[in-house]
Amino acid sequence: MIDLKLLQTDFETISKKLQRKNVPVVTIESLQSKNELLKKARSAFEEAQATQNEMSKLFGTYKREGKDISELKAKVDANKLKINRLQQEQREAEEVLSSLVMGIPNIPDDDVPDGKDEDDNVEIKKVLTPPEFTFVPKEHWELGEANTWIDFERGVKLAKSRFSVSFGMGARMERALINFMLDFNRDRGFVEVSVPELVNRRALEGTGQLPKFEDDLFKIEGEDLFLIPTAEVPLTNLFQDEILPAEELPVKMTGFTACFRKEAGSAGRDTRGMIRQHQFYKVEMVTIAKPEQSDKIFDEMVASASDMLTALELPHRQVRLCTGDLGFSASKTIDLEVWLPGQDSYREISSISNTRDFQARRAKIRYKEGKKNRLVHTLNGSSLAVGRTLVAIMENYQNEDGSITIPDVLKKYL
RNA sequence: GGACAGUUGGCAGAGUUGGUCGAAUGCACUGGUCUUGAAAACCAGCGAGGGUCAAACCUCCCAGGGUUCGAAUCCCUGACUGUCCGCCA
Repeated sequence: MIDLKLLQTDFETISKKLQRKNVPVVTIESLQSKNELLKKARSAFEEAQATQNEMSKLFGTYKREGKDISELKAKVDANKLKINRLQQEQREAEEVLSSLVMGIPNIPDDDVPDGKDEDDNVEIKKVLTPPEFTFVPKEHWELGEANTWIDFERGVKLAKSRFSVSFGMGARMERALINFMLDFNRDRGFVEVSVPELVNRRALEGTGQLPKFEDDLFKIEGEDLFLIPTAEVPLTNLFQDEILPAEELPVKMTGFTACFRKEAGSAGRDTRGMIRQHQFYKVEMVTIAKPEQSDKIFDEMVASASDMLTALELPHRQVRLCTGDLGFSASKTIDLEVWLPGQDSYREISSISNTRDFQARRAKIRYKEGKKNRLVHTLNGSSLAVGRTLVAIMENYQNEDGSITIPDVLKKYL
């Protein structure tokens, strides 16, 4: 949630920044006027309440002293009607504002480039050079099936399209990757956390998936529970409604979970293979930080995920997302794209975001600085998407006979 | 899933014949006195959100509704926790 006070103090600046995220000016203006409306409604209501409280106290005194209360009672009753009306108005104003503001995305950082979609993202740097093949490299689904690592048809049989099954070395590689990733993150100071893969509405509102993106989520019928689309949701919401001691920050966490996404709106994209599945494994990093720490930590998280790819000897590049590709909650994001020789292109394998206080305000995550309670900054990033890492390994480590060489760093995990 | 019990400030724990209770007390924490330093002792402060230059003021005693001039206190619904039973990896 954006800070509505900013809109009050510096409407022009904030308005311009939000327009970069395609928020219409009318919406921003409406946001401000609805906020003004709420403030007026609230102060009118509170004033009437103060009067009522005062009269109620008098009421007690009169009764104790045996005074006549009929006149007072009449005044109190009249005021009560007024209160009910004002309360109703206040509630309506609250609801209108809240439903509006919950759908407003985060304000992008100034260094986020303008752009329409992923084509306008800006490459920061390449790491490692894509390998030269003396043969035509195959795509991962071909390699996966030839080596009986991945079975796409049987995944469909068990569930539906965009589900797959890993067999033998394929399944073992997944497990090895998960262990490798968690150990790698732990060495960099991230505490390993194991969390629920079902969360309630409140948690999803806290991190920004709801109310706007319900169509992307799998919901449990008859329950206030959803399958998580990323471990970012439970890991960040661990601290919802809490006030953390300043000296405990930053809290750096890593966790491995399955992730579930409906991929609504992705019809026809990556229909083949395991790039885009309804269920996939991911190792995630989440950091809860003081505002003044967050930029440095963001860089560290990018470096960490990038180093992980380097350790796996996977060529990749770092890309700065443009405004059009930036997620709802992020104020800035850097994607890591891994080289896929079979596809002859770089594909997203990690996404690291700083949401600043956007999620913290929604989830009410604060810390105590002296006597003041301040909102924390929350950051999240994948390190890495396991399925896509396996894809990258298959394609980059393939041999002419179709076999796949095991990366050195994974050998001790197999 | 069935039966009963409970849900109060960081923790513990009063308050349930409705009024001056945002809430006793203890611990923890912060500042001060004392001390070479520490401990102990003593003094003071110490929940959150909104609002304000600062106040005043408003809200919050699990959540939502109701009764009442007035509710932490009474009534209803829900969530959660505990215990016993059932079931189970």
